[in-house]
Amino acid sequence: MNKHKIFVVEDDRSISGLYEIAFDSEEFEVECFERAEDMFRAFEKQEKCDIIILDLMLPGMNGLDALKLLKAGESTKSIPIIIVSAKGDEKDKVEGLNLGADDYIAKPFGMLELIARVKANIRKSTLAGGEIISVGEITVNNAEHRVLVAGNEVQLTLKEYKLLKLLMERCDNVVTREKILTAVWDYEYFGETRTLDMHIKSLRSKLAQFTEAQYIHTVRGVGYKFSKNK
Amino acid sequence: MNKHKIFVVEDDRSISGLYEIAFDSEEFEVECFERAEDMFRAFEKQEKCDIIILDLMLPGMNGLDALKLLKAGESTKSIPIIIVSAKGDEKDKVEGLNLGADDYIAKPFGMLELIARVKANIRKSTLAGGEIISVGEITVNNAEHRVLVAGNEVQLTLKEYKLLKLLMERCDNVVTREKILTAVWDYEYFGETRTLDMHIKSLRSKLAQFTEAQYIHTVRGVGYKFSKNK
DNA sequence: GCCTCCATGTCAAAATTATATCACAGACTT
DNA sequence: AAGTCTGTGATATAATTTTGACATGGAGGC
Repeated sequence: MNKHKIFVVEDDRSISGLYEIAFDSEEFEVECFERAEDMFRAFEKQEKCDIIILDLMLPGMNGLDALKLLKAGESTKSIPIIIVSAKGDEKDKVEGLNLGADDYIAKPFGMLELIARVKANIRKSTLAGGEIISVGEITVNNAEHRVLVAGNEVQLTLKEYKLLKLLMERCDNVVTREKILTAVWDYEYFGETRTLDMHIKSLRSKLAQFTEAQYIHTVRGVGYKFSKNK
Repeated sequence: MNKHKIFVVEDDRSISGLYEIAFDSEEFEVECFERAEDMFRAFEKQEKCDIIILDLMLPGMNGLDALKLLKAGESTKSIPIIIVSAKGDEKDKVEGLNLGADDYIAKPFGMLELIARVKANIRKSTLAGGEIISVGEITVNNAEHRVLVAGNEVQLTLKEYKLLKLLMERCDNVVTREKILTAVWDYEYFGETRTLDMHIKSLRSKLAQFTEAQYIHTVRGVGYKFSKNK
């Protein structure tokens, strides 16, 4: 297992410093932000993390609003979030958990407790996160690297597989050509190329062997979308 | 390998009927209970199962309480449990996983996904078991360090043996080249090397002495997979 | 409705890459 | 020394990916 990336949103430098010390190990990597806005900027740059520690008392954007935004975003909604606030601030705690935070910890807290909670939440999310993605009659089993369409195994090449997995992970959302190219290929340039269309075509035709339904939809001018409904 | 017994706790008859259809095969046998209490009664009668599919919305005993009980019982604590609940019931999901459930699936779900999850969890639990790994006609006896193919002993060299064992432990799952190299050799560097292919080749040809079937499949761009099916 | 533009779709050949195979050499065992 | 076991390049083979030329078809302007 590779390093777990932790995003910390905390304006008090002396505290975020503590986090960095606490999680300075083989197992974790910390990135601190003073404001929630900075974190969202990081997400826009396609940065990823395994868990977020979010202080609710923040300058700028309110912590609970940040939480709402995180849970609303397709790519961020499944990241576990631990909210942090001053002791006794029962209202924030309850509201935060209601908004979808996964855990709560009150200041002041012991580092050991925090580490334990972080580990527990990461374990949970990876456990349930599932090696299996399923939409309609299509199932991708990532552990086995197999794809079933209405029960029939379909042989996909590596790129086709990555492409399908990406689209299904973002199911119902349009994925930009650009995003696809960055994720599946590592293109830094997006010059005219028919490569992507090519793979979409072969993916479609392989899926069509066993299903009538159209799963991969073209969104003209933007990209592609995977969805079981027309 | 004998039939895997699945206990299903589900009060909705139309759904438990689906389970029976989905798992009606050589590989599985299903027993349905409408209430958790009925399942415990079965356990009291010394009935056994390999996995439990537990709906959390139940009449009578609460699903989470049943889960606690199962995890508390000496004879039931190690049975993998997949919990089922309505989509978006995030709280139950998290709590269930905290209480020791092994996997989670949201209603409504596709049968293929369910089957895949059941298989994955059964595999996980049997893996932990013993000194003897057996898939199809191939058996690795780790205690004696011997390998049988369709009853015939095959002489393997050390690397071949480690390689085979690794692949069989992860049976049906793709193992990355990288992982193999780390596990069998202790490469930290993964430059171009034909060493692995070499050993795969000799392993294949040794197995082929006594069986027609292909057990070691290459997954181009990823690694290798051991599996008795195609 | 018709036309044009431009993003996509399609095709087959060509290029690239991953894996398989071979032959051999050093290291170790017996 | 003869016999394994292992690792390494060179080379072969097979599979996948890319590309460029060309076709198609949707959206807006007329």
